[in-house]
Amino acid sequence: MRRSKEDAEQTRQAILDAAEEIFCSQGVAAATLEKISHRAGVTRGALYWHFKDKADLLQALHDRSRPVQDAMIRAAAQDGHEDPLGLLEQAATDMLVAFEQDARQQRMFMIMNFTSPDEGGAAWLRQVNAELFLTLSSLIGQAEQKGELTPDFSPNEVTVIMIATLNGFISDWLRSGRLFPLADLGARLVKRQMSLFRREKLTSSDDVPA
Amino acid sequence: MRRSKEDAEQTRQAILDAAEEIFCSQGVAAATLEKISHRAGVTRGALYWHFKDKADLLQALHDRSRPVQDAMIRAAAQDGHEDPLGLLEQAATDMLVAFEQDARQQRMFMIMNFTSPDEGGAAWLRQVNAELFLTLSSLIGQAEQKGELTPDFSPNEVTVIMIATLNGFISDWLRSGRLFPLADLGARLVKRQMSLFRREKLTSSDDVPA
DNA sequence: GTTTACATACATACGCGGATGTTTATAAAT
DNA sequence: ATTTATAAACATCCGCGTATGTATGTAAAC
Repeated sequence: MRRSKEDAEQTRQAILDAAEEIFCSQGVAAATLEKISHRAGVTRGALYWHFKDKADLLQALHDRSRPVQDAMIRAAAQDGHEDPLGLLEQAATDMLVAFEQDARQQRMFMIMNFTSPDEGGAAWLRQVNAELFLTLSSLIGQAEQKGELTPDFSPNEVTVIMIATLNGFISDWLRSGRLFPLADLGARLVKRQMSLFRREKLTSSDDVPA
Repeated sequence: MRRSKEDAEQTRQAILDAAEEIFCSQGVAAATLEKISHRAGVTRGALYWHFKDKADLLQALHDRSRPVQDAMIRAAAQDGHEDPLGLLEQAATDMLVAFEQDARQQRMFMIMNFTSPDEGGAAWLRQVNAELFLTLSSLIGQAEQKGELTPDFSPNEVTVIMIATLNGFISDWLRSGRLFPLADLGARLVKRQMSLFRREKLTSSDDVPA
């Protein structure tokens, strides 16, 4: 019973959806192509028609989620902003809010974060983190050039801290079964933490010549 | 060729060492008992003599690393300290220093952190994190009762933030291939971050006008 | 009529667990 | 002190299930 092209695309998406759920709940290694295709309401034949093998499936899953990730990264990449650290703070909290409401993003994070490096998961996360590092680094570099950065940390160190904190926050939130308000607590933390990175304005007897 | 009891214990440890390395480099799921036993210089027969199956091996691996974890946790559990937050800061930096120098701890963290939940990895991490949460929570609770805690965060929130930050820091450090100084940067971050949790002593004006 | 979009059937490989064989430490008996 | 029995500490081998990949069938879409 051959389907139309739209139907074919629909089954393809169904397979991707099923893979997302199975990969997330069972883990990539334990996930069987039979389980995935059965969950999608098709047979392994259909899966092998659309995808070469399990790795290709994971790749496709990754490609499908890339636009969202890219959008979030670009949202923080606006150049020449007059308040880079403020923009960074805003972007981070926005990201947390969006993440908390998007089950698909959460599943992708779990899949890529909990999958072992040899299965391509780490490579993906590395790439995303590298792009994120570059954009954040750019923003923070702008802040430094404007003299807004504390001397306590170098720009690269601030970038590392930001990424590690956000990653750890999200990881723990997912691992804990979402039992604390990610965006709320995260936003408050980011706000306070950002103050650690800002050069102190002027506390009574501080001589800071420009 | 029957070995003496010391020899037997030695091969048992050799198997555990091999499992630690293989699990860490290949991932738990991709790790074959044949690979592990071959790495240990024995056959699968020996492995099955000492351990019931792969899950049992992982359990034994976990048990072997427990004393270290417990020691670190207890190090932060001294009750009735006159400066709970200071103790917490000290314990956290000490933990980072020790972790940075202990390859075995690093491997165990990677194994348990990157292994999928269904294979027992997450359960282990959950338990350790739960104990850690309780001890930290106790410390921070003491700080609150002494009125040393900021009103910005609840004690539980502070605990969550501390654990998430440390976890994220360690995870990113391992994932990045150790390309930033974990203990050094971590200690400086913890020191500054801890100031966010302390109730401000008395700064003339405490609110920041835009 | 040809290609598409699958389903079905089968061939292959691999890892696991267990059965069994073998050697030797160790204790008990002599 | 020597012998004997038992069980520890492995090695070797094999059967089984299971996942994977491929080859083929087939009905509908183009």
